[in-house]
Amino acid sequence: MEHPVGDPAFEDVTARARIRDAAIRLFAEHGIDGTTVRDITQAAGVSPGLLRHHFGSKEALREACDLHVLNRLVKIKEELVLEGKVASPGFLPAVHPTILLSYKYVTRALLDGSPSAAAMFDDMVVLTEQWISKNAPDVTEDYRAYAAVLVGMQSGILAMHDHVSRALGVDIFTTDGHLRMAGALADFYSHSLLDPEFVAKARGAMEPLRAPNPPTAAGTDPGAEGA
Amino acid sequence: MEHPVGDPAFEDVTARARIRDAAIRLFAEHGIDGTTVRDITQAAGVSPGLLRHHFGSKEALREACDLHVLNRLVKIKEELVLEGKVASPGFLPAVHPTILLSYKYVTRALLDGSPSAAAMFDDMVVLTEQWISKNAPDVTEDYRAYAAVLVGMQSGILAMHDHVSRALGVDIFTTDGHLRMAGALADFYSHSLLDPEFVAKARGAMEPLRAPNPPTAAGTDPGAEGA
DNA sequence: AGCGGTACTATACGCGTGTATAGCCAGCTG
DNA sequence: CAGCTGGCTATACACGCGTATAGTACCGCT
Repeated sequence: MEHPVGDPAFEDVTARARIRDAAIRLFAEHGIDGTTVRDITQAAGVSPGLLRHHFGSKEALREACDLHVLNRLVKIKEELVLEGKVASPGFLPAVHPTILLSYKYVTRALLDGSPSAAAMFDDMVVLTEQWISKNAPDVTEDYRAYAAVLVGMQSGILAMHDHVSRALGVDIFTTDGHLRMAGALADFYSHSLLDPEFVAKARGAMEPLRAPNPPTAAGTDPGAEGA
Repeated sequence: MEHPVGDPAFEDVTARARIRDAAIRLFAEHGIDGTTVRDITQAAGVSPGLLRHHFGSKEALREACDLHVLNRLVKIKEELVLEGKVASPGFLPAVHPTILLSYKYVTRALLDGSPSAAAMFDDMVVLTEQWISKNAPDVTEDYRAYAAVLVGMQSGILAMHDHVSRALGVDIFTTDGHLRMAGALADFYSHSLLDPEFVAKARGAMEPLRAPNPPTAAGTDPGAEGA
């Protein structure tokens, strides 16, 4: 393309970059379907036609945003890992506050079915699986499920940001809110919540229900609603 | 007009109930905005005008669906609690498979901003907070955040069902898939994943980055004494 | 100066959406 | 039977959407 992507100072003034950044912000906030091209172009201060001129379509713009955010994320993470500045990923936003928007965007992208975000999710599952088998091999016998659950919860709690923020009284996509959430998350990771014996007992009791035929439509639809 | 096949007892239910049930299924699958009234009425085998006749508007239909699902959920839970059939909520779908659709619906409702679902979320946070302070008072110093995180993760992992299911190779909204996920979840709840000392150290290192005003909820700011 | 191309705007088209309206038909009631 | 009520359909309206197209201003090049 005509635009040198490597020069951030130049790109930031470009209308193309303004459209992309506005789209990232609006997509992160309201999702793909909840954002119109007119919303984006108005936020960027340009006409709707220019979006098509630069990106071709809304879907192509979305892919461009996906790539931009994902690249920014890996760049920041690489940079911080190299500098050894951060001890735990949960506290990362304290060092790099701008990453919160990227988190929000990726979370929405996961919900909106973005292939790029899904690929990132899969990568994180694999990485987590490897980490568990190496660093905490005794926590489970099902590494795959454990890793999937772990990554799913990590991203899922961000998907529930509205409700978690309401319960906390502070937006978890601000530095303060995110830190408070990360603190509870750290407690969660470092302390056992349930008694292993109790869990094992419950699991054993429920096991016979798995293999045999589950109850059919016998208990279906208790509310026939004749009103 | 031809009826969609595969739906048992299709004729037995009133058109109003068919519309509601079709809406619940489609809302759970594609969300509110991803479902058109024509989709619903076609799935219910009626004309679009009938939806308006019975429910007034799409929004009113959504509220009716919210109430119906939520009532069904509390009814099932009460029933099972009374019968003492279930040891852990995670294994509940093994006993009552039809609850999985309700789970899926409520999860989507949370993402779509349903007030009823949000109220349910808040209730669960309060209940969880009370449970923690009574049954596991030592896992954290910030009960509120811990409870919010717990409920947020529980619902959030369901919000990420597409990705978790893909990682597991099985749909977590089937009985088998849900049981596998619940198993990993049980492991997660009953074993400590991180070393508490390491977490405390990381928390202390990050503490100076926090903004001047610490949260003022239950108890003192966790890790405030860290260096 | 003249030319070509690119950034950008104004405007419109086609479509799908939620919603509104008019009318049909069965069943009950007098 | 006549008349009315309510479940139900067919059709249309107004609007917002993504997208397409025609046209304009500006900049570098020869």
